[in-house]
Amino acid sequence: MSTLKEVAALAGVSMATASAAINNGPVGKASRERVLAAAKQLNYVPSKAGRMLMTGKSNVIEMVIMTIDGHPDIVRRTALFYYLMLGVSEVAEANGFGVRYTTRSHDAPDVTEYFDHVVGDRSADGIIIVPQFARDYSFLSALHRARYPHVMLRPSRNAEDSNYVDLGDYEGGQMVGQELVGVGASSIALINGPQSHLCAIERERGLSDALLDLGGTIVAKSYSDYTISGGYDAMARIFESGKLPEAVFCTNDYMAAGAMNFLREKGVSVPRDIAVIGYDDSDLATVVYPALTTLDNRFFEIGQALAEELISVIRGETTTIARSLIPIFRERASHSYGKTGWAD
Amino acid sequence: MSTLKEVAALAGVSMATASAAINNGPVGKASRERVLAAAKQLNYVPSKAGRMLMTGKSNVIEMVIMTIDGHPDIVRRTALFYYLMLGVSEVAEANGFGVRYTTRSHDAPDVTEYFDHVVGDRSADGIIIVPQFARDYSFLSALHRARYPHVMLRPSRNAEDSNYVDLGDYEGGQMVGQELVGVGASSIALINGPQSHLCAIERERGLSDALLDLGGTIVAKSYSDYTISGGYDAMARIFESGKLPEAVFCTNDYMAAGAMNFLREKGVSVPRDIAVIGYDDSDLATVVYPALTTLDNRFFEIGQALAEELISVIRGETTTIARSLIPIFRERASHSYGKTGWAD
DNA sequence: TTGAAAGCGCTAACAG
DNA sequence: CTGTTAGCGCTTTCAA
Repeated sequence: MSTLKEVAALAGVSMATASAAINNGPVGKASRERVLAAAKQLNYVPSKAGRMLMTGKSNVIEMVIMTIDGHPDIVRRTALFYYLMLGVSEVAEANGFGVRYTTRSHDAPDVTEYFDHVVGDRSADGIIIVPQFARDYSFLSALHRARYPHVMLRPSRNAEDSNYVDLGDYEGGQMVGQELVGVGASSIALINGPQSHLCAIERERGLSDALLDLGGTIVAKSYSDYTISGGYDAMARIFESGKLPEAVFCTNDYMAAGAMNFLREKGVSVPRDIAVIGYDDSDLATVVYPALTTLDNRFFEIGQALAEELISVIRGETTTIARSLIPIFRERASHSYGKTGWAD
Repeated sequence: MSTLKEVAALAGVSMATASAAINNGPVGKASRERVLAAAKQLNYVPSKAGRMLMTGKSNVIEMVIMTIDGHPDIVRRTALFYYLMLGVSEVAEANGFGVRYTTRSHDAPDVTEYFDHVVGDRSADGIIIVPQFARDYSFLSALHRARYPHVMLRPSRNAEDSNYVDLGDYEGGQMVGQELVGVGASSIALINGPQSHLCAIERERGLSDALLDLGGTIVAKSYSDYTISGGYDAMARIFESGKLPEAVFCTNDYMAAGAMNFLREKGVSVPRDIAVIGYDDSDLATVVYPALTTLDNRFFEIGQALAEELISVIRGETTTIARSLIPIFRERASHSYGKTGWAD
């Protein structure tokens, strides 16, 4: 590995000149050419560490997904966040930033320390935080105190002034409620994620507000774990309780797929006997039969927005981030029968 | 942000002593305590850049997935690599390494430059390369030349001496062939990925070698793009060609799901009329009906192995990596092919 | 436009 | 065990 010193020596200029030449600074044409030639000849690549030390910039973005212990793990058991990461990555790299991904549990003894280190070790210029649970987010104050560039996926209740890009879970819940009522369903079952999960909380809140307005009723409610088997079991519980609703809203596609598996086994026809709506627009949705109506929460775009906003804060072009992307309804066969009237 | 200098000053010791105290070096008990107290008081976190400059180590691992332009994109359209990333991440973090993920196209003008930079800028201690296509891998020579720590997913034909963890695509293809013949199917259709895709090439080679040994025949072959709709179209082509095989091997679950969608539309019963086998053991497999028999290529474990081996090279404990993890057959309860004999 | 010198924050070598 | 000194590779004053 060659250093700038060697390049400068070979080009017969000072290090300062060599540096300027390489960074498109003010250098004479002749010098620039000689430096660039020397750099090429020596296979010179600037050391990140040296540059970081001087500039204080790493050109790296950290992205952390918050988890909790002893709970179904959306991170490890579903690929939900994959497209979010892809969106972040695309925008970051287009702007010359590398992306480091990690996961941290609220229950890990070193959560606070982790955030202190992110802020303190200066190996990343900013951080994207993906919260999942209604938990303590006091570690955010460390970010504020240091004015460290950060964005969260969705607003934090515990830190009013935090920067965020919202994924519209509340609005999504409303959309589902409106759709179901609009289509003639009035008795609705909810198969939701864990009660501490922010998506679950918001989607339920949206649904129930919409139903309050429009006149539908939640006749059964079951909290599950976002998995296929969890959805199956939840549907079983509702089925065995005796009162079969006209529609079931599963707050993710995995549970919807499980619920549909159960209904098929029991000979309940979807959508003739019961309508099913999922959430997330995952690959599963087009593969179950009948294809699942679902909401696309636009994770790729949200990832892009997260990265765009964070970079803009890092560059000092923005100070406050408050952006929102509402889900898109993806209508498919699993609930469409209702459009023309319900089975008797 | 406080520096070691300030900590040392506050503790009343030299920087060297402060450094030693913080890195568990040989320091007197009293000094250590004073330093640690000062560090805590000043909220001191060591700067990564400073440390990197001295030690030459970044404690970061880079992971790059190779793509090509103008081809179906497994990275963006499926979540296949998510669990691989998770495996890498788990082991890396357990060993104190951060992980940076990226993607690079063989057709990008800056591929070579990218690898030169990875090697040259010393911002990562090693790299995990996920090749996908039978293409030029001459950029590997840069890694060799610099003795830069690296591992590839599967062996590279173009660089015999490269380090690798193999995912057993060839063996997987063989396993499918053995299973199908063992179960009584002799006419088999293959719905494969792109002909330039390494997984596709190897899985087909394995299948075809096994059938040669055991006496089955590939009666139809269709190259597709690993997507659901691609599988649907491929199945349509085979169906319309007139000769319906006893079994279809789809080299990923997405295409298998598409093929099953097509068969259902045509009233062909799976597994009664035709058997279907997928590959990858994705979430889709348990959600289609009937549940899809598939091969689990153990991406999580492979990710772990990749990280373990790379770290061991980084630490100088190993020089050559050649490891192999063979897929596991996942036969489903209500499976997509008949163990008990084929329909007449 | 160019060069000399200083220093970013840290660790390593060595003398005490 | 501790302090001094040197220097990792780079950018950034500031003079020339």
